[in-house]
Amino acid sequence: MILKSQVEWALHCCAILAGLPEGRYLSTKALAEFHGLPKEYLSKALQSLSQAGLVHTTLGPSGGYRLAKAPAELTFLEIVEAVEGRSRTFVCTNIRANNPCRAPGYCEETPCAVARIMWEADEAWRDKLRSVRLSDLIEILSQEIPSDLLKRSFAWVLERAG
Amino acid sequence: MILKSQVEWALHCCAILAGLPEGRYLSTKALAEFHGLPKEYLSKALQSLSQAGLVHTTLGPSGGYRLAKAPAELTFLEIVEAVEGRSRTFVCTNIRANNPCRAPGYCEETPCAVARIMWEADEAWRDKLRSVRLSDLIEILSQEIPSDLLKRSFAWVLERAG
DNA sequence: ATATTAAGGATAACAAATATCCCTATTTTT
DNA sequence: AAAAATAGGGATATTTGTTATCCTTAATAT
Repeated sequence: MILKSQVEWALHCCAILAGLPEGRYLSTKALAEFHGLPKEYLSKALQSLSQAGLVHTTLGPSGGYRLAKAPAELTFLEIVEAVEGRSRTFVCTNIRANNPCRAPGYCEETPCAVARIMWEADEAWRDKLRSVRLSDLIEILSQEIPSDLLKRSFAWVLERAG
Repeated sequence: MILKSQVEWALHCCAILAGLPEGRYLSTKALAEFHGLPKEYLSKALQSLSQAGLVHTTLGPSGGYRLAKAPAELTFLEIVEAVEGRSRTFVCTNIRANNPCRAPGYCEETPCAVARIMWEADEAWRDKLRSVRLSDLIEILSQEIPSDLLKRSFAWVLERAG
């Protein structure tokens, strides 16, 4: 049970977009080059972000992506779910219904207790991701990454931002 | 990102094994029939539980499985990890290392901040599963399942327990 | 002896993730 | 007006992982 690699890509791309000046856009090409990712496939992840309304896009030269809201208003959960979907990790196939001892026609309405417990764990995972905002990541990165690398990366992005 | 169906099977099987009288064993065949599952494939899940040391086995007629510890000492996490493995849901491919602006030879030692956050969510998921014991599930089931169905199921299992 | 069991190797069928290619409509730049 | 660059998305491989079955072996109870 592993998350799609596009989740990782989307998170890193959002971190870059968070540093983009107001009103400017960064293309798939630039984001792919910056992260060393296949452009066509990364495009799918960015489309997911777009469909979820997390980023705005423009066409044409100097077109690309920018965040649709402030980094402080964008949670990890939103980004992860945009790419990975909102389905639970545990799927209940209701095997208790196969119990040969059950009364004929007996079919429970309430979800299986096993499933409920597993879903609570899923919720704990979501709660954690919902509690972290993109701005939290930016703050950590700005402390951890050497300032010269930060500056050069910022300049690199600005050169390519339409 | 979906858990293996064997996780569901293992949890339900452990719930049945928890009701087994001391010193008795239940076979793959019986567990598969009770849950309406393919015997050969369910066998793989039970082997995982065995390799993890969560169940004991015996061979020959009247052989099968029993829990290796009391239901109060067996957590959901142990069962889930026995089948699903202990790997994290988020895999960091360290794409930050592809940053064209990084200094040559510059290679960070610390894990990527994105990965650390995602791993914290994984830990929250694990923490929740670690907090639930098999005995908790048994208690819920004994309250929710009609007592006549419980009795018949118990008798069904006892008939087949070696 | 015989029948039954767990364990595990080999392999096939199926589904999902990963990746690439190509076409279209739109928008900026020239 | 023409050209170039962009997002969006459909089609389609390729690769990997899950699901499932079959078969052999060693151990054990009857």
